[in-house]
Amino acid sequence: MVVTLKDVAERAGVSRSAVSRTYTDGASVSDKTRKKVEKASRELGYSPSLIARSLATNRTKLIGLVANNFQNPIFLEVFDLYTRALQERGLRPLLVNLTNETNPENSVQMLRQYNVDGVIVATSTLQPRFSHAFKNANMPVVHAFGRFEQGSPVHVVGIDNVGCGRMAADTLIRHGYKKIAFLGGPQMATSTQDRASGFLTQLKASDVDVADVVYATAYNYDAGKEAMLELLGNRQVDAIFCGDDLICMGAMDAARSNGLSIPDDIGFLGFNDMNMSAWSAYNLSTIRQPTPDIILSSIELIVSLVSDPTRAMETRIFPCSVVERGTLKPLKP
Amino acid sequence: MVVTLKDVAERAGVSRSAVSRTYTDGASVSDKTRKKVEKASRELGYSPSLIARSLATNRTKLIGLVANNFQNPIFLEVFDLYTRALQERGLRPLLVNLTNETNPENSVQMLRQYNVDGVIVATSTLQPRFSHAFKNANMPVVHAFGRFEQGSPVHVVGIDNVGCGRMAADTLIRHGYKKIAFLGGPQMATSTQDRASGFLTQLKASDVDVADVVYATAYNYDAGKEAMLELLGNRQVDAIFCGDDLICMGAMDAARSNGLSIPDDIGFLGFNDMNMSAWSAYNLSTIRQPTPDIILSSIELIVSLVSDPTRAMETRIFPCSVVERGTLKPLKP
DNA sequence: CCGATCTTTGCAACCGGTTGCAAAAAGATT
DNA sequence: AATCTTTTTGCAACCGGTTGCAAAGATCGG
Repeated sequence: MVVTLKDVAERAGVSRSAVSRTYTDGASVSDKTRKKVEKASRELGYSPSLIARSLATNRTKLIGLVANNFQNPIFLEVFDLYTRALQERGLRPLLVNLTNETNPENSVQMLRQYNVDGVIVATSTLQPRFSHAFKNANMPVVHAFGRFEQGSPVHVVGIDNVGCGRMAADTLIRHGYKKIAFLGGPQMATSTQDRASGFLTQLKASDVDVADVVYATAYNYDAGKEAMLELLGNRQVDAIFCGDDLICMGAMDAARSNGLSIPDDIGFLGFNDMNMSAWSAYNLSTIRQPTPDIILSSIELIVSLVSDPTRAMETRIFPCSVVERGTLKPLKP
Repeated sequence: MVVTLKDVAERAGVSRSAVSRTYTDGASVSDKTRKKVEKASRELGYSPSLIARSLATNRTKLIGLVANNFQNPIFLEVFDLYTRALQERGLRPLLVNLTNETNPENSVQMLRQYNVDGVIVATSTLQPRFSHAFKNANMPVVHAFGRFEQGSPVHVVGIDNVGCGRMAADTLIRHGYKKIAFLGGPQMATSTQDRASGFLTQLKASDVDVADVVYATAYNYDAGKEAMLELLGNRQVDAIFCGDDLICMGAMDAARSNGLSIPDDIGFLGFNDMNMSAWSAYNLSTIRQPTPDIILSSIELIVSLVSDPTRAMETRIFPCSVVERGTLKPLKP
């Protein structure tokens, strides 16, 4: 049924090795032989099986792509970039959906069964024990969007969430807000912890009172809405820093449903700058995370990690920036 | 480095076959042997390589998941469901991003190289020659969200887009609209063609004039916005059927930016009922497509197709329904 | 206790490739 | 033309599993 290397060899009148060498670069084949092989291949419609090759080379060109948040549209942007960038490098993503998965061992086993060359963990909410589990199973691992920790056993590519929290505080203060609240993602997400920490300490350092601190139960719209309703009990708030754009949208919709107008009654600052944040229904002022840079860099890192697993541990931090749109009252001149 | 079957066999003091049989169900192994093997496996941390196994069994448990729209959040819902449902069946998705890809041969080759057991093409905008190309390469193929065509060479799971178009027309008429327009997705997408056809013929059949017909260049927000601006030149419109919720949101935002209020000045009917459509910023009345049913059914179909490739050609059509929210003026009593 | 029957086991070939090695062929040098 | 290099080639073993087959072991009835 399926055309194999042997078929091509017979048709071309050469040895199997010759055919194999035609398709591995750097191998020694004469022009004459190569031509014969390519002709036979074309006639038969042959393409080498990466699966079989991987048995001998120990390289599947498969990269495990581990994620656990399929509710946040930002991840569609993330998948788009990953799949295309990996494709361009001749690699393929093997998607692992960790929603509802609590045991890292299951995922480790899955990925080991397919002999992936490396693993990219792309999430800011996963407990570290997951990425560590992959590491312990001897797979090259990069944690994208992860937390930088001194002595972390896995390579990290991401942002300085604490610094971004400070940046958020400065931004709100600069816009003249006085009664500022924090509406974060899930309290156990490292990204939320860090953003909160930077944000709150900076407010304190600037002698601005923290009006309220609330955590959404997930990085999604409904959770943002719900947390906002909780927060709305507190009439003292004039601006909110949300730990994520999607949460922020839920919060904004909750505020509007309660008759508040944005930014006159209340200001909002989001986080991520996903495509939707520019939509005129939200027109969200937000802190931009350089997603494409993080993704490209994490791919580059995993690739070099695959060829040199002993590579020195590394953390790559990209700078964020404030994107001013319409959910904060104008700066005083 | 990595633990193989041979290591386990040696440790357990049995033959390689015995170990292999322990992990293939239906094989004949005594309880005593199985115990020994499992003990050794545990101690060594062994899990069988699906890659190596696939060489002998010709089953990789890999399903190619082909998509070309990474801009529409509905696809995040789709990916979520696919990855989880496939995972539950011991299968894994190999994601193929067809954005910007014009040559089916590239994709065919990719999937063949990984020896996927089957292919699910999940899109309503791909030209049929893509799914046909997979079919011609002798892979089991299911086209999810595809068009039903008499004599189609691939199995199709989806909806009756023509019927849905009619349903949309009836809905707008029932709500008392008189000057109705169609704002579709890309004109070459089969889903758009069919929805337009059903919609427009039904309007005609009901003696309602078609105020305008416009096509967005893509199934995304910006394209919807742009198409709406084009359509807004025409002051005669009192309701619009959009071929997709996301397009509809772009259109709504364009309308609001032009000072129109919804649904008083203009009514909107979307298509899909994605999660975001229920957001209070849009609160979109729409035609619901039973995405989970389509996905589950397409998986079921590809699975049985893998075990019996000669299975009779089949089309599975699921019913859609109208979801009434707030973008159409209330029904007259 | 023996032979018939059923279950379990190991051997060896195979799945579709790669690769070290030595022999063969081609090219260079004198 | 003979010798030395360099390039190309095929052989055979290997990657990590599965499986048909025949031999070995267990079970059972008489």
